[in-house]
Amino acid sequence: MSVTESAAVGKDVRSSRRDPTRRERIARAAITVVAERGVDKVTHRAVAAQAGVPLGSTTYHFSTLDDLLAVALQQAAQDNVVQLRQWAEGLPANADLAAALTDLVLEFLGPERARTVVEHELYVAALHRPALQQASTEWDVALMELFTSYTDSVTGRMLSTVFCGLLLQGIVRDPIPPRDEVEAIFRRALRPVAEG
Amino acid sequence: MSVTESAAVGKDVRSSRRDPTRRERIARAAITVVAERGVDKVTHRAVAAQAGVPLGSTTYHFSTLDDLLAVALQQAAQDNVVQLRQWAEGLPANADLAAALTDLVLEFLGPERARTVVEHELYVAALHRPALQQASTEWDVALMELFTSYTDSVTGRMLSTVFCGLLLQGIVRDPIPPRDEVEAIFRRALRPVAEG
DNA sequence: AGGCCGGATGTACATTTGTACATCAAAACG
DNA sequence: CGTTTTGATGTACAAATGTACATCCGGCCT
Repeated sequence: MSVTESAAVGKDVRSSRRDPTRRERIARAAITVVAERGVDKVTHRAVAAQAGVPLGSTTYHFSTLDDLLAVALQQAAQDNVVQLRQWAEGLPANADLAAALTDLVLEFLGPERARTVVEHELYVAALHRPALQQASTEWDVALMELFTSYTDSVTGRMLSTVFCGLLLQGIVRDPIPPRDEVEAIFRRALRPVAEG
Repeated sequence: MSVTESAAVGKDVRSSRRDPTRRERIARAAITVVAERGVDKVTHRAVAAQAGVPLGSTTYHFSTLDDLLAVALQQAAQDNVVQLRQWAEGLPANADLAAALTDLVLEFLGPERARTVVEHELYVAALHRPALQQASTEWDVALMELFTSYTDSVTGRMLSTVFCGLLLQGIVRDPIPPRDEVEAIFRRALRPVAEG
């Protein structure tokens, strides 16, 4: 993923006078900076370096730094929702829900850790930036609707809460929690009504 | 021997030479700044203004700004843990756990919102500051142990996760979730084994 | 071809920030 | 009462940052 690293790319990208991907590339670079260094390290210069574009380009495509951050984080949140839905589509209807959710949590804490970090930076950034509240809420709603579609309203809500909690608790832990522990929590939360 | 308490010195000598509360007051001011404006707005000048001390005082009592932030957030986390334990002590042993947990969540989202905001700022700040990892982990452990003491290991872990998730999801929502919704989630998570 | 047009860029600048440090003043000590 | 000691403060300064804007350059119209 980190092919387009900092420093000037040797390629002649600037040849394309009108580059419609320019704006998006800058936004993605901002997301990378957030993932690697945190929201408070997002500066015009850091983003420009990450994107391999001149400083003026960041101020040209985004009126202010807050705009840039807002657009970037909103895009990241939407990407996360899309990824979430794709996961849901690939899930067999009769799958073991607890096991599947465990897989998802471990994926978010492992291979997709960067994404998860950004999502949580977004969450907290939204605490003091009303413009970001909607974006972080969308994530919650998406989770809730997704899990509800496999169970019921209350259970879906509860699962989305457990999911959020596991990500928050797991993202700072090192190493990440073992699979058994995560799965046990889901199984306990989904404890079936005993038969008989 | 603090003998020389000569006449006029019974008054407030805060501006006086030795003020052992100075350092702590600065740290508390930093916590206030975090709560009101976010981690990225913590500057020497902002903290000094909040604490009502001169700029030089912040650089004198803390070698670096990261130190100041770390000390402040660690103290905030410890305070939170203390508050949590106090809540536990005041809880009757035969209390309705779901209802009690709901009360606690609503207290953290309402009257104690500032504290909760700081706790989450700490969480995310720790993602890129190893020095803070322990402080945020302590909160998790405290939660887990506390809830475990009322149930069992797995259930306690699960409850702490639900609790974290509810705080995270609720802290950005406006208005905060209704009591029924929170309680329903706890009751669903604690669903009893049906008696047959 | 030649002159315009507007997107893109490099640079300059005021502001903010972290931090060092010379200086001060009150207590400790003789 | 003078000297020292040491916590505390005000100030200065270099670095970083957000942003404005003059300038450039490749396409486009005539």
